Parts: sequence; C-alpha cells; structure tokens
Amino acid sequence: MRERGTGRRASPTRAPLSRERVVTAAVTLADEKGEAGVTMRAIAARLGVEAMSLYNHVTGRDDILDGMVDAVFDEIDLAAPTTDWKAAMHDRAASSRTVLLRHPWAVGLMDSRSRPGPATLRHHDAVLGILRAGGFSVAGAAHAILVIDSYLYGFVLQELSLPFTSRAELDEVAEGIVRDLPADAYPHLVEVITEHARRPGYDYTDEFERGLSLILDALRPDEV
Amino acid sequence: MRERGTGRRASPTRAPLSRERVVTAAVTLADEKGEAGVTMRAIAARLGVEAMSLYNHVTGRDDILDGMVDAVFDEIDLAAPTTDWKAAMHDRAASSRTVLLRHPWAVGLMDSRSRPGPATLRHHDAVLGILRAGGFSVAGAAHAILVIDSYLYGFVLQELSLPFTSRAELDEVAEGIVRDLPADAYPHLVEVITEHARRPGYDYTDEFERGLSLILDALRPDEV
DNA sequence: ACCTGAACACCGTTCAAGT
DNA sequence: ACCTGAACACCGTTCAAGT
Repeated sequence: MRERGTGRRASPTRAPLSRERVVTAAVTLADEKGEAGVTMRAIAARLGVEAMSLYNHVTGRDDILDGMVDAVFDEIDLAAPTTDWKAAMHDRAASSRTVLLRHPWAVGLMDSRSRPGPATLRHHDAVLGILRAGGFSVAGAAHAILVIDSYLYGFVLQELSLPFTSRAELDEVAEGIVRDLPADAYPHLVEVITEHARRPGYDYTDEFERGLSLILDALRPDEV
Repeated sequence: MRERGTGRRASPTRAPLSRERVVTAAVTLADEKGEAGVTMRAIAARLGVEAMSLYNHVTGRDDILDGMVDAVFDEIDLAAPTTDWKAAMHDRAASSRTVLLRHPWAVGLMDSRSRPGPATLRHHDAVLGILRAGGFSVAGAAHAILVIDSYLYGFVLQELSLPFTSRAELDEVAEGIVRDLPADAYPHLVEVITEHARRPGYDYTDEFERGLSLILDALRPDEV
C-alpha cells in the first residue's frame, strides 16, 4: 500500500512515454506512410504500447497533429536578428521550403490547426523581429510576412501536387498527358508541356528562387 | 428474359444516379460538415441509396475527391481572352479566392489530387491563353501563373486557418492570445496583435488585393 | 444494369478494470 | 500514475446475391 515505491524503477530498455515521444513517433510515421498512416493504433505500435495508453499523454489525435505542426516549425532555421532583412527572409523561406518538402503532410495540415505551439510562436516572433529591426512598421511587417508566407505555402502546395519526383517521371507523365489530351481542346496546355516543362534543366528550385526574389524586391520598409 | 424492357422506366420521383450527382452531393456535404463529413455512407444517404451503390458510378472515394476539385475549378470565373492580361489575372485571382473561401475544404484537397478533370484543364488552358495573348512567352506565362497561384493558394490557406470569422471573434481570440502569452517571450507577436490585427478596419480582402497588386506589377511579359 | 445485405479489416475514443 | 481489454459507433471496400 506504499504510495511511492522507492526501489522500483521502469525497465531501462523501455523509456517512459511522453507527449514529445508520441509526437516524434507520429512525425516519423507520417513521413513514411503519409498523413493517413498516422493512426492512434499505429503510433502506439511503434512505441510498443496499446493505442489507449496514448490518451495519458495527449488529449487525442488532434493534439498530436498540433504537436506535429509545431515540430515542423522547430526544424526551420532562423537567422539571427539582423538589419539585412532581405537576406534573412530569403534564407528563412528557402529553409521552410526544404522542411516542408521533407514532411509532405505538413502544408496540408496547416489550415486545420488553430492552436499554435511554442516553436510556432517563437518562429513568428523572430521573423517579426527581423523585419522590425530592418525598418518595417508593425503593419508593414505583418503585410510582408503574409505575402511571403502566402507565396511559400502556395508554391510548396503546388510542388507537392505534381505527380512526379524525378526527371524521368516528369518526361513519362508529360508524354502521357500530351498523348491523352485532345490537342485542339487545350492548345496552350499542350504547348507549355511540350515546349517548357519537358525542356532540360527545368528546375523547381530555380522557379522558387525567381518568384521569391520578385516578391522580396517589391517589398520595402517604407511601403506602408 | 428480355434484355431491354421497353415499357419500364425509373420512377420520375427518383432521378437515376450518376457520377455527377454523386460528386454534387459530396460537395454539398463537404460545405456543410467539412471534408471529414464526406463519407461514402453519408453521400449515399443524401441520395436515398446505400453506400455500395455509389461504386456503380465512381471507382471509389478518391474518384469523388477528384470530381469535387474539378467542380470547384468549374465555379471560377474566367475572363474572355483579352490583351489586358493584368486585369484578367486580377479578376481570376479574386474569383478564385471567393470560390475557395466558399468551399473551405478545396485548398487542402489540392495537394493530394493528381488527376485533373476537364474543368481544371480548361481553366489552366484559358489562363495560359490570356497571358500568351498578352505577350508572354511560353516560359514567361508558366512562371507568371506559378507565382500568382502560389500567392493565391497560400493566402487562402492562411486565411482559412484563422480561428475566427467575424470581427467580434477576432477581438475575443486576440485578447485570449495576448492574455495567455508571456509578453516578454514573444514581444513582437504581442505588439502585432494589439497594435495591428485588432485595429478597426483590418480587412483580409484589402490585404489580398495589396499583395496581389504587388505581384502583378512586378510581372512583365518581357521578363523572361 | 443497377442496387444491396452481409462481411472484412479497419478507425478514434470511452470506461472500467487492472497494477 | 500509468497501462489495457473490451466495447461502441463509426470508416472504405468487396462480393455474392437479388431484381
């Protein structure tokens, strides 16, 4: 009837569960099998435990999804505060794209999560700080972030929806589309696929950089 | 043993099922209950039929989701071909945003669909045509569309993730965030919420227009 | 040709019971 | 305090059977 057994310890081979371990397992699972693979039973199995045990550390599946989004924000590199806001915004966007492509489920999860975690708050606070230090007003900084993040998330969303990941696949898919498509019904689509997307050297990283530069060059601290 | 009964007709009170009717029912259901509400059983119930009957008209749930995305593209207004590409791109983006806000599940569905339907193909072909007529090269038009659509989808994605839909809710949420937040940990976030987001007249349509103009003014036919 | 009952292999979550 | 067996109310999909 002792409340606390002093001599008894958890077996060292099995680390105790925690919210963090549950979220980490969920992220790994999502990377491997997609968001649909993130089930309570699958997460539990990966941790050597039953599904119901997870409810001792998270409130439910939604809580896990919130934690996963926050874990993604934690992976994004943030430049140290600096007055070179343009370089900092460029590097942050490039790092964000890399992280979002590494976790393809993340961008689709964003629009359903409304409880930002500590890493998310830290991220946004740091970005605001960089722009404020660079001379942006409060409203100007908010506007700049909204424009940059819109471009970033939308670009990755489109990049992820492409039905290919390699050059060879692109060629194959492009050929299939052009073959199936009534050329006279969609003349401009056929043109862009044959003349543009299939040309050697077409590269989404270049496209991302060009669009990002276009936006960053149009933003100025005194704009608002 | 007649193959075709000539005199027998379906009761006029119950229209025959079709892929289109299934997709339409799914769109209505998603608008009302969110994407998670789009189950085979719920769609069937709405059509006065059992879930298994749907498989006679669609190949499965994925086929329905593809159809839903195509139905959304069909709702977007497309300007007639014109040389005023900038006005046409503005109006298309504004119409797209309206449609995507009307169907909040659509933007999140985009990144998982890889089989574009006829309305989607028609839409992209028309947009390409407007830019080509406006003097853009094939590569320039593809680039312009990628930048504009990235901004559009990313903006709507962020707009939809906001945990409020009215002015009063915004005030309430903002107050809650500021109250819960350790002010010294996130000074810039507290600043932007109190000084910017809560100020009267803050309007997402204005923000959208400003960012869109910034991008459209930076795009030029001879840029590529 | 189209619809369906029953079944299969899953879900998230609750709850009382164990230790 | 933490874990779990059984159960509940769901999923998408298959298949053989009906008409």
